[in-house]
Amino acid sequence: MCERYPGYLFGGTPVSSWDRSFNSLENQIQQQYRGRVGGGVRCWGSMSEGGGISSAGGDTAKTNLIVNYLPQTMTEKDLYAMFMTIGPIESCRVMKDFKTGYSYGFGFVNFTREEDAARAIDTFNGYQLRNKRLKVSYARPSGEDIKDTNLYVTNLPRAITEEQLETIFGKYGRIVQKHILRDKSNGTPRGVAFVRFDKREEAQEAIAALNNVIPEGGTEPLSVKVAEEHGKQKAAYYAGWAAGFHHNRGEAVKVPHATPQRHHSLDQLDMLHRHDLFLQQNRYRREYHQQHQPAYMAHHRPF
DNA sequence: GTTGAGCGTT
Repeated sequence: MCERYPGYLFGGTPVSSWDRSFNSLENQIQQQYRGRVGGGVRCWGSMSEGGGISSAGGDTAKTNLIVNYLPQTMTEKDLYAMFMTIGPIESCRVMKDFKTGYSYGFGFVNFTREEDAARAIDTFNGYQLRNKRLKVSYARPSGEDIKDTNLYVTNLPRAITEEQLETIFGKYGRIVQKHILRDKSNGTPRGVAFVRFDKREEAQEAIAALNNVIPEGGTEPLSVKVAEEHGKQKAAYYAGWAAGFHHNRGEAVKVPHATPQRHHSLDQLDMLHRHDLFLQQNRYRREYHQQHQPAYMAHHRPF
């Protein structure tokens, strides 16, 4: 099945300033690439359930990219449309929850040619899309050694910086990603961070060396452990919420008066989908208002 | 004691 590029993106009609902002991602893509895209007919290739967009099999060494910090609404088609402007793509995938379709916010783009992959990094790494800055880098070869590499760290010094995190943890391996949790209202570090290593071994070494140890410049011993895989729980939570379940720390807890169900009818699945969209929209509205509200309203939460 | 944005699929 083949499709021409332009045309599928966005049919929505903006009705408010928020909607216009919401649609800016799509407009950004369209405007940026109008005239450069669609010069030739491109094939989407097969689009199987959960299988992403692919046209052929292939080897992935310097062609496969991982794209992080995707906007929540960005689909495989959007990703494909954006990156195909660089060159032909072998396959394209956005990681998402199987049931709800909730995007985990990252994906893979495997180019046909190495030089296009390199150019895509140059072009799109750091690219601003609404409230997100894309991170585009070579995908590491997958395997067991990249599992359990994300660490959850607490009791960090309150004035912790990314540089300090790098200093403390960087000795034990290559840090792929780090994230300092901050107070929502004033941006102060909460003494909590996630540190993702390249390899499981490195993460284990960091735990062994730093757990219950007072770091340089700190006063209390750190807690360092492998982070929970929160994402899948969250996606499952949304699915379960609509089905009458609430989850508590990964455990499904039955809500009184809700009827437990083993199977969902088509209508119910549709409702799950709608509910997910609803949650997504609320997230965007919240983000939008956080970004646009005047300073004097910083304490006010419209949603 | 306190667990977040999403870096691991086909």
